[in-house]
Amino acid sequence: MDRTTGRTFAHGATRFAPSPTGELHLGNARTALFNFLLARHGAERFVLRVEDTDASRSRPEHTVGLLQDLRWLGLQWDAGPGCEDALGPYYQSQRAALYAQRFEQLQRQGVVYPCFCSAVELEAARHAQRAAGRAPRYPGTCRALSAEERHRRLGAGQPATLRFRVPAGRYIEFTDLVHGLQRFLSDDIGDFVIRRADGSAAFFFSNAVDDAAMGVTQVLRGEDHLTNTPRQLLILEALGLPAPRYGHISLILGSDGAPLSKRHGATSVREFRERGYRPEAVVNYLFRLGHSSGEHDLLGLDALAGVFDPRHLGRAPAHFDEQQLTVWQKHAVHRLDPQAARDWLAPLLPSGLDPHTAMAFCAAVLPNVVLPEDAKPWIDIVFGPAPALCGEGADVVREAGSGFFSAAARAAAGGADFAAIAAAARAASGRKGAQLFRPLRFALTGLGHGPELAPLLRVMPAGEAERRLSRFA
RNA sequence: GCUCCCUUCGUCUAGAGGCCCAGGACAUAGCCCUCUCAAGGCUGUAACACGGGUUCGAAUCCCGUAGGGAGCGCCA
Repeated sequence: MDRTTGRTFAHGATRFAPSPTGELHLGNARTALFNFLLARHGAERFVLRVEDTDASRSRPEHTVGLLQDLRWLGLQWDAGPGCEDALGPYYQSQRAALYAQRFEQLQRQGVVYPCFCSAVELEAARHAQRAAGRAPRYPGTCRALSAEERHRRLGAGQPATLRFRVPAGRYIEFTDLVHGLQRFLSDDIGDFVIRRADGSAAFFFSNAVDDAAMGVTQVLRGEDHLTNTPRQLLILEALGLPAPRYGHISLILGSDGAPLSKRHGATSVREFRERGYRPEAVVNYLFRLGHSSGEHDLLGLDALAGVFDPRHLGRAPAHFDEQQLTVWQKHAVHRLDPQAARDWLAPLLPSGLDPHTAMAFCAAVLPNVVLPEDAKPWIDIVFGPAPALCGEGADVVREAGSGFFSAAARAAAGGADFAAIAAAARAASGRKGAQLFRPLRFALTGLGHGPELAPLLRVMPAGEAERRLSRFA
C-alpha cells in the first residue's frame, strides 16, 4: 500500500520520462497517457522521471509546465517529483552518484573505454563516412588504445567521454509490446557514448539504468527509440540488470503526413488548455489515436484504463485531426454540469453577474458552445444592448406585424416567461410553428438561430424582453 | 548510404487463410423530429498502396516495387 495515494500496487511499474527541454507535446502527452493507463490497468505504479541530464537544454520552467500539464490531464503519478520515495530522486540531475557506481562497474568489467576524440574529429569522420556511402558510425579510434596511452592522456587532463564497447557479430533480440519480435545485428551499432566529457550520463545509459533502478517493468515510448533499444539492452545486460518490456508507439502526424510540428498549428497541451479545450476531451481523443477499443463514449480515466490494451496499439502512424478532437470537446462540454460550466466560462462572464444567473446562462448556451469563445456573442446578446436586426431579421419582424409584437410585449411585461409570450403572440396572430417563433427569436436575439429561447429569457435583465419586443409593436 | 518501422473508407480503426464482394465509430450527404442551432432516430456515399507468388481459397503468409517515417549525435 502506498502511503500517499492509498493505492495498492502489483509489482510492476510503467513510467513517463520527459526531458524538460520544451512544452508537453501532444505526442508525449499520448505516451504519458498510455503508460498511465497501462499502469492503472494492471494496478501497477506509474512513475514520472524528469530526464534533465542535459544541463544546457533543460529548463526548470519547462519542468513546471510539464507537471502542470500532466496534472491538468489527470495523469497523476505514483512516484516522481513531489512524490519522492526510496527509489528516487526522480530528477536525473540528482542521480549522479548512482550513475557513478554503474560507470565504475562497467569500467571494472572492461566493457567501456575512454574516448578522446573531439567533436570536430567525430563530425569529420561522420561526414567522410557518409560521403563514402557508409553508415556514420564511430570509427573506433580510441577503442584499442593501450593502457599506458590511456593513462597518459587521462593524466594529462585530456577530456574524455566513456564509450560502450559493442560486441561484434551478435544478434540482439527482444519482443516489442506492439511490433513483436525484433532482431538487430550488433555490427550495425557503433560504440556509443554513455558518459559525456563533463561527467554527466548520456541518455542511453541513464534512461536504461534508471528504469531498472526504479522497478520499471513496462515502457511505452515513441517509435524513434525502436532502433535504440538494442543499445540499452546491451548496457542492461552488461550491468546484470533486468530490462523492461518495451513497446514502441507510432509518431503522431499532421494532416499532410509529416510529423506533427508547430507549423500544423497548436501542438502543445498548454495551447489546447488555454483555448478552452477540456482535459477529458483531449484524453479521450488521444486514447483513440493509435489505439482501438469497442468504446465510443466519452470515458473517465478509470474506465479508459479498464479497457486499455497494449495489444490494440496500432503500428501505423496516426494523423492528428482537430475535427475529431472537436467532437470529443463537444461531448465533454455538453456533459458539463451547470457549476462546472460556469467555472469553465467564468473568465468571459460579465463581472458582477450573480452566481445563480451566471450558472443558468451557462447551462442555457452550453449546447451551442464548443469553445468558450463561442459563448462570447451570447453574452453580448443576453446582457448587452438590444441587438440590431440584419436584413432577413428585419423582414421577418416586419412581416409579423405590430399587433403580433404588442401582444407579445404585453405578455412580457408580466415577466420573462417565454411560454406566455409565445402564447400571447399566437393568440393575437394565429401564427404557429416557425411563423410564430422566428419573429420572436429575431426580435429578442437579433439572430435566426441559437440556444433555446425560454432559458435565455430567464437570465435576461428584468424588463429587457419587453423592451426588445416593444420596439416592433 | 546502411539498419529498422509503417501502408484497410476523409479520420481513428476491426480484421491473426475461408465467418469479409471487408465491420464499427467519428466526419460527410439525405430524410425524420423540431421555433432555429445542438441533441436524437433512420438511410446512404466511402477503403484492403501496387505487382508477383504460395494456396482449393489471401486484407490476412512470402518476395519485390512505390510511398511515408525513424535511427545511425558528448539530443532525448
